[in-house]
Amino acid sequence: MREAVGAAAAEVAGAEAPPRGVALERPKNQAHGDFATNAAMVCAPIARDNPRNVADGIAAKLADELGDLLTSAEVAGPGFLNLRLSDAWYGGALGHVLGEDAFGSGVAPTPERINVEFPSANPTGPMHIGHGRNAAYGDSLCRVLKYAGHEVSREYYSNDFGTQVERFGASIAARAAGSDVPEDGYQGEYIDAIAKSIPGAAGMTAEELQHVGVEKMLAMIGETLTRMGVEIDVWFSERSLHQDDRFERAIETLREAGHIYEHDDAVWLRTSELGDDKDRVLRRSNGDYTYFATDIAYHQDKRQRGFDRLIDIWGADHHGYIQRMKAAYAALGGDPDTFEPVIMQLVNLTENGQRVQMSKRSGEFVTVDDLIDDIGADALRFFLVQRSHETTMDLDLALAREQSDKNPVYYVQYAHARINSILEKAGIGTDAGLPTAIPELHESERALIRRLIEFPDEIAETAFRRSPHRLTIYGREVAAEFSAFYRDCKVVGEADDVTQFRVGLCVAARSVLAQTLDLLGVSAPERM
RNA sequence: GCGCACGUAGCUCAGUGGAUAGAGCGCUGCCCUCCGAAGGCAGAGGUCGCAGGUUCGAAUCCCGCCGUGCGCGCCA
Repeated sequence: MREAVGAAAAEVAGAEAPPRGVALERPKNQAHGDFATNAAMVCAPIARDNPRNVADGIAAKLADELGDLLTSAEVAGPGFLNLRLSDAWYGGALGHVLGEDAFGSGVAPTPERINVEFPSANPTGPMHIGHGRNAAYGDSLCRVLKYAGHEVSREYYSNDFGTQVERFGASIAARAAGSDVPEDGYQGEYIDAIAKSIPGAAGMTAEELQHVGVEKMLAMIGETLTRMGVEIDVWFSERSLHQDDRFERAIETLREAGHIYEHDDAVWLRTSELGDDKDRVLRRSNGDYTYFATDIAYHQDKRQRGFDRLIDIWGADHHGYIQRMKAAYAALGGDPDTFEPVIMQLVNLTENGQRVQMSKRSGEFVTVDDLIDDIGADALRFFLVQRSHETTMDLDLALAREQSDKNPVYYVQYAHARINSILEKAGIGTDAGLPTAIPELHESERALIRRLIEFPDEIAETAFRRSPHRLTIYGREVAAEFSAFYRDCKVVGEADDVTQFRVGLCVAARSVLAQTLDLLGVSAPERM
């Protein structure tokens, strides 16, 4: 269909390929046909004719090419071309959905090897809601990228080196000794729990406790991620960079490339020449390297592992870090376009309109585990990925808890379970295929088919824009379209060809819904 | 002060330069002798922050202003 319109547009414009900007879209208003195209308005300047004449030309060519698959093509408004398609075309479209193994997969124009780093919560405490959003987003993005045809590696960067984990170890040591944690330590009750869970903790040094504590903390975070349905492929230790010469080599690379200079006893990276506001310190005058320096070594390591693209998913408070890291990446010899930091905005956790405290230091925070216990992993993931990652969002705990049965996630899952139930009742083989003669269709059937065949475009767009939240909307739309079909069309007990066609439609809808839910990391129950 | 985001229905938020700007929640009123009512139907509710510009056409792109958030360290 799209090709036919493109070809007709190209011909009228006298060009080889369809001009940029030609779009085939689903009109919101049913009076505007099954599909509409702006092709004539785009081509008019090229063809040096007014849009309505151009539209007439395209319409004639389409009628020629599509034959009886096309019912009508009318020119409307400033030059829109409104197209109506026959039931035979709809039958063919549904057959196409059913005929593919993994409908909508492999749509990425150029498959890449992509490393996605998230949520990289510090191993000094449990995951809170911000990490939860990061994980829900990151994992769904990975699933979509993979489905679209990319090769994906999920990587967790553990900050198990430096000041923060030292304070963490000191805090455990203090609790193990029965004294108060230091002023700059971690206050949460979980520190107590960790201290108690380590046999002989009282006799261990802060450094030993730090290592054991980090190990325990990472295991806990891994368990939380598993409960969320997130499986990390690579757990990367910051400390490991310092255990061989990888750190020194990365710095040496920068030095050889001439990006480093010394000033005031410190070592600087000339990031200002690569898009940053000012130069940044790599080694302080006291001899210590900065966190930035280690991060550069980490990204050099990732780069050398042969990925086509690195995606880092960072919290909102890191957006000031983007320019300097891109500059460093370029200084290492990387193409800045293949390094893609994505910023996750904040989640404001509220309860009865009141802001819930999330400070790790004070220990008063709601953990992801608490939330899963409260509202379930499905609802949590759906909620967290429902909003665009670039929007600050509110999550009202009381609402999520008390009204969980009105959560949109149940609406989509319900449609899936209901289709399943209908297919069981129909009792005929779900792989029977469509009847050879397509029965006359109800408008709800056409609407549902139109929605289902959007799926590949939806996947491509979601992957390209790194916006998995689109799929929560798409899933609701499919569910709503199915509900309309369910209202208008009986499946069981109709004439053989009608039932057979509708069973096929149900199978297709179920498979698209199940796939959509899976990409969101949400279960697709057969019964609820 | 500088930089980066964000201002869309009562609330939370979608919206790819296209036709009459949408969804969920909340509100009002209906629908189960009917394959699942966790559902459906109808309704009320909008100066898309303000003011200019770009063009056949702007919530969308550009400039300015107002508001909110975040970041501006030889911290991590």
